Amino acid sequence: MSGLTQDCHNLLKHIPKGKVTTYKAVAEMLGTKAYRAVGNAVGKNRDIPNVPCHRVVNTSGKLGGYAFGVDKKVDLLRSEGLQIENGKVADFQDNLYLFEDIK
DNA sequence: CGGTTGACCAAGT
DNA sequence: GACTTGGCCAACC
Repeated sequence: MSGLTQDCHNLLKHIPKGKVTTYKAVAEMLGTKAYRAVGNAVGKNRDIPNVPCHRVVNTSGKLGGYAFGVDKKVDLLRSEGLQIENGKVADFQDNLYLFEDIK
């Protein structure tokens, strides 16, 4: 254990419902600059459904992608109270979770 | 074990 | 504002 992937997943599980985070926020939180490692770790997502990867979006507010399909990701986020517009999270910065309560 | 790829980001051109 | 380059980590071939 003790890998970037595990920490990444651990943080994702701490994301409250109705909130989203960015790959950058996770990477910075983990103390690394490898945003790609996070994207890869979450992207490959070996821990589904252990990790709610649908709450992770890129810094542009776009959903990026989803192992089950972006359409599913949109549906999940909408079910959590978020609004998705044109494949992007509406007011995502307002609902952005920066793990300020952790560490 | 080395090179490529990937749901990325930021800065430079 | 669009495209290119460099950089990082982990998994796959």
